Amino acid sequence: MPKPQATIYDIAALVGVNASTVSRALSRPGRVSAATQRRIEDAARELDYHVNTVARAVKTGRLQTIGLLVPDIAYAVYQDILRGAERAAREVDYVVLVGEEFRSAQAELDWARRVRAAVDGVILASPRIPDARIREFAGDKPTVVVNRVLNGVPSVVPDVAPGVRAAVVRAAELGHRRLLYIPGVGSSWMSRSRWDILEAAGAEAGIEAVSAPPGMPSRRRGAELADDVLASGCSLVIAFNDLIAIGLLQELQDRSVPVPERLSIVGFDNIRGSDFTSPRLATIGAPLNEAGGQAVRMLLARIEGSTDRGTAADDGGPGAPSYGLATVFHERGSLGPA
Amino acid sequence: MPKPQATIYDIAALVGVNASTVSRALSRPGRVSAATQRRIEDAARELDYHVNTVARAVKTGRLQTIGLLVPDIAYAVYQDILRGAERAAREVDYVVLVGEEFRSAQAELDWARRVRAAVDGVILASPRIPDARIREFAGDKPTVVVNRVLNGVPSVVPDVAPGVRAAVVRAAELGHRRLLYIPGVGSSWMSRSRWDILEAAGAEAGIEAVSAPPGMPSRRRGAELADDVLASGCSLVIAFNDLIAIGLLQELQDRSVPVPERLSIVGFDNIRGSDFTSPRLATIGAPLNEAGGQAVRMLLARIEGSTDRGTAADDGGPGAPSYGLATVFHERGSLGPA
DNA sequence: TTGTAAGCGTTATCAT
DNA sequence: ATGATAACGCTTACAA
Repeated sequence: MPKPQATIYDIAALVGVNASTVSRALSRPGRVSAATQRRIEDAARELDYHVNTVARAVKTGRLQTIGLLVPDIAYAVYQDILRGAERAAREVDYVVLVGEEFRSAQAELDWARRVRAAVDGVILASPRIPDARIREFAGDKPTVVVNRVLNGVPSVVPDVAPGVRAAVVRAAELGHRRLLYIPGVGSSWMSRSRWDILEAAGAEAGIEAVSAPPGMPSRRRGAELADDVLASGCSLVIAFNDLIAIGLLQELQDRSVPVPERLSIVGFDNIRGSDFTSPRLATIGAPLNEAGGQAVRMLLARIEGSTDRGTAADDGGPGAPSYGLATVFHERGSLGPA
Repeated sequence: MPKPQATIYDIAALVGVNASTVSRALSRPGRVSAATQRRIEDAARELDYHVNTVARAVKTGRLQTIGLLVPDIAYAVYQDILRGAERAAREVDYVVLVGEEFRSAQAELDWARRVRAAVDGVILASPRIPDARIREFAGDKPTVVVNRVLNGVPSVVPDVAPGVRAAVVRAAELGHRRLLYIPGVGSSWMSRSRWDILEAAGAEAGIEAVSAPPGMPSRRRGAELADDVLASGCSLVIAFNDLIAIGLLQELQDRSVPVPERLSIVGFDNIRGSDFTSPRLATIGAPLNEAGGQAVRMLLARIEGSTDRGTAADDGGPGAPSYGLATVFHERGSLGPA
């Protein structure tokens, strides 16, 4: 039986002032005499008063809440983003509404719309929602995208190049001359982006890069590709993500194909568990909790901006800010001499 | 520049009825004539109307939001709980506020208090908050605890026995006669609980169980215990969680101590990545997303109950409902003959 | 069936 | 410095 919370009227009655005075004293201290301020604070403590953020939000339009949509909380990348976002939010007394694992782009959009009225802004991490819908949504509610670039909407994306370049250079040193890329799903912006950078970095370092056909980014797929990989004549495989890489690595191990002696394997994302394998999986990852925090800060700026109308620094146009995060190559046992 | 959302007044104006009629039509259809119902729905669609849940909540006291506190979203157990909870919540049009990775019990309690006014109820998953504080909080706000039993507060806990018994029986079949348990932190209710069951199941199956001293449940700790484990004269180690088990397994591997030939290892929790190791880690886990969903359903019942005052089925007393979830033993390569 | 009006707890704009 | 009062958008008796 939850007991009713105390309101500013209860305090007002106890202290003998008007409710509006209580509100002033409690929201932005300094607008009220030191004496009443003290008495009000004492009364608040005595009654165990806590501001009703919902009632406040009706008036102010601010619930101090942000929405965060992630495709899959079981994948380390999104755990990091959530962690970074939640931490950054808590620092400024915001809380985070999480939506996870949606069946379709439509389900994602439904969720975003469902929470729209209950949040001050939304962070969309690698959503499947089409560009146009996101832009539309961003027009209604401050929005930041993560892991995806989208003209007109501010975004936080990893800068894939540094990590890839480091990995490729190291591979060249180890004598690799031909590498095979295993992509993710064909429509993935991120998969394409990784391939482009990989090819370019390979050319620079004197490594020829070839690509397998696109497909699901799962362990199962990695395992299924084992034959093709061995027949490819490549000494190095770089997979779109760690799951594929781990699936391949385990399959080879089950067949007693030595890694990295016969084949070197490198993944992407540095997921938790990528170093549970033996040999431990070499991988290219970005500090994604940094990304989560950065996304929150960009969103907050937008939220502030949307009040001082006209003062906002950016208009969400094509030049919308984008924050790049350098990826890092984690050299581990699954990469060895060619 | 977010544009203002349409309100029921906009619809009312467009259709030419009173706002209250719109409210009736949109909240619980049937209280209004079929004709106006249609016109109102059309207008709503045209104006892209979405109910302002915040404004509604001021009146009804229901935000259709629940709070979920987890210690660590990087750990698979809590991912499962979050997933199950979010899914169950979404089914009934609720959304989930997540708090994660708190520095201290105090920080956890602060978070719970912070969200109190913005949620209809709270799920606390293995919180560090002391019993008394949880009970206090549960008096103010519908609350369900997960992974912990606490007189007076409804809870969802895994039933450790079935999984442990299955593992121990199998171990006995494989010839093991002495097993070493590596506990978690001394104050952990869950660690103690696992040990108690383990000891009992061992006695039944003719396996003597001994325990190492308590400590951090980390990979590092597992690695550090390698010497003690090898010197213990046990042929089987059961660790409080998978991280410890994986740390130990990897350390042994680095030393070329064969697993499971020289030593069998079993973990707890069946975390994602527990089968990335080689050999794959045998482990005892519970269907925790089931737990998340169940917690939501119990919470919802409580939330409903707290309105029909006096009608509530349970009083939160010592007999508060508790839902047990059977654990399962996942037999994998790290368990072999003694 | 529909309209009127009060009120949810807060903040903000007036006066005083 | 403080009080009275009008919103905020919605729900809900109560009237009509």
